[in-house]
Amino acid sequence: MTRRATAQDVADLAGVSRSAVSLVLNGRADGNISRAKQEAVREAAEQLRYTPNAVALSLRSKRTGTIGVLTWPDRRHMPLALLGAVYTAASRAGYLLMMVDAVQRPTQVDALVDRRVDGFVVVAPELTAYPAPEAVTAVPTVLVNCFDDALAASSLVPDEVGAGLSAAHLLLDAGHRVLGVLAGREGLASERRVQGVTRATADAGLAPPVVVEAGHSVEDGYDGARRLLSSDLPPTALVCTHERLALGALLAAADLGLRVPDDLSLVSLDDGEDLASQLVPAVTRVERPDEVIATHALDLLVEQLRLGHPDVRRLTFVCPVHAGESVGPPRLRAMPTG
Amino acid sequence: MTRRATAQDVADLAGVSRSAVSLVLNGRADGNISRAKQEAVREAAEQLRYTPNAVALSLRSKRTGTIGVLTWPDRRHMPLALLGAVYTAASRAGYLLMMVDAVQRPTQVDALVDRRVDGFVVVAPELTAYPAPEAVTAVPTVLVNCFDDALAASSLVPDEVGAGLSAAHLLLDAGHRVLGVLAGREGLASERRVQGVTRATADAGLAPPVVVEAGHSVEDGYDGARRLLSSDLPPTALVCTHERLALGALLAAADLGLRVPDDLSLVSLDDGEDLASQLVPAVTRVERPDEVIATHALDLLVEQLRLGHPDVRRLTFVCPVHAGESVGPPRLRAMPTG
DNA sequence: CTGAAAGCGCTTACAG
DNA sequence: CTGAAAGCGCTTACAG
Repeated sequence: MTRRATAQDVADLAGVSRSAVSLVLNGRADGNISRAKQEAVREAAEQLRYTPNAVALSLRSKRTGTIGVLTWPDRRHMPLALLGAVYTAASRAGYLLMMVDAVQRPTQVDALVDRRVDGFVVVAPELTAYPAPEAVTAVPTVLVNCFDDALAASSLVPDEVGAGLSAAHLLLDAGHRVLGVLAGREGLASERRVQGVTRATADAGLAPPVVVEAGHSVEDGYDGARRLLSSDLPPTALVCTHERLALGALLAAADLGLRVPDDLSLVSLDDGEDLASQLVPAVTRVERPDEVIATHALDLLVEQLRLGHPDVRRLTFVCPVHAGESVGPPRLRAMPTG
Repeated sequence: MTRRATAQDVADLAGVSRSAVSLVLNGRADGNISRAKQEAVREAAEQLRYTPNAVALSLRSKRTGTIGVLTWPDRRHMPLALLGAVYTAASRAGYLLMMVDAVQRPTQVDALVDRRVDGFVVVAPELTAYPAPEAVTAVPTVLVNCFDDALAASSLVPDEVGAGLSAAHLLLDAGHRVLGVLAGREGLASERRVQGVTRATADAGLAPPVVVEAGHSVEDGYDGARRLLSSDLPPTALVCTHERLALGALLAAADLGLRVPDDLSLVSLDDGEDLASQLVPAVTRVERPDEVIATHALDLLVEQLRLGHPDVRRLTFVCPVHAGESVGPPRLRAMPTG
């Protein structure tokens, strides 16, 4: 906890001026400073374990090498995979991250602007419209998993409708004709995913799927699945818009004596929980490509910071399919008494 | 993206000196600056939307109002509940957080020291010995869920042995005499939790529990549970050291036609996944009190920052029990043919 | 080849 | 009651 050495300390020890220290340590000494003094400066710096004070550097350069992250920092929402990828891409580019709550009022965004972050990235846990606080306009900003049409900022989102389409096609291609959907009770992601499923069945000339607006918890999935599977014409396959719903469906199936995929097929859409593919049997899923999106977003931001001029883009990312062991052909069966 | 106003701008607009602006805006004007000029300064500041540059402030005050967080930022480890609580406590105290990877080499801790963070908090996802990088000694540091005996820093950890004891007692009190344990394959937390269970059975005069070192995934729990339940003298109750193991056990039980808790009782220890208590049936669990620990840790750090002198403490936190619906009396039963 | 000065934006003694 | 100066720690023109 002792005082850190400054450039002045190094200069004193080496017997040169402060400017000489700066030049040597920043590699602009040749042709300006004699060999001998250069060596003296380097030795002194080493001995004092000198590294420049980044705060002073920032004041002078008007750059802090810091990016503000606006996110949903509570345990139920924090978007792990997205944040991890943002972190990795940021540190690769030499940036540090300061994370604050995106929705808290009064916002801490002003505090970040005062601290002169070089840019902002908003990282939403799930696709959502995000009316950004005005303060973000102070520096280049990129929106991940969200958008604000009123803001001149790039926005990167997954193709949720396409994800729903892919999920439904997996089941239709396997021969299923009666699909059920376990959906969240609210949220744009859930809504669009259901749209995709509905469109796929319509395209195939089938009746629309039965949609249960269950919620987001395992228990919601359990209850919803029991409801669907106890109906008059029970679906032979379920699409779940969230991973915890898929888990609930799996548990409900087990309780009803239904085997997956023999008696019931299951597809889950990805919400960043890293859960569906871990289950037994592994649930076939349509991935939300968090890592790709986040990495791309940060690269875009860093590029803007480097160039100095904004470059607004709205990008949509395809959601790839990952086969598990939860999809099979439909089997006609007697109604379970639930 | 226009230039931010400075104190000089405010002074010019108000027709006073820079120092006057500072005094007025920091509430030290009375008796120094005339009412009229005070008002002028306030108006000018408002009009220019002036807020002080925090970088300049930091350079002068040698305080940044920033805390460095060392953690495990990949998706499989990031300790959500702990980080959430750290964030909340920090912002309540007026601090911002800069998060970096605790184990990456070369470490980014030096970058944080250069940026003059006021302190460090290390947040581990699971109890572990953590040989801290030397650079953290530059400022007050607190360790959460980890410890470094060689470091003069406070350390806050859960009582893992006690958690194991509590888990076992829940089952012993319900009448179980043959316990099985699904444990992680490595890790101090798993180790100590198993110790607790073993001690509890010994205290009760029983044979030691059968311990399966399964791993950490759902599939590991599934496989381990099937193994345990297919043995000659199958346990009537399982303790799982991790939540995903408990989920695996639940799925295995369903596959084997065993009802929880009628045919098999289940207790899970908490690893911050927020999963066990969400299942159907809700699994009885012994909580790792993440929020309490993290809040306490940050309060301790902030107190040290305020006082300016270190105050090293080693604190252990009790893990409370949360009853679910997965524990019942033992039932004698025929061996399932798994 | 080298040192003194200016300036990034702030606040706090210090003269008047 | 008010303004000019010093200084936090750096780098970059600018004189010599």
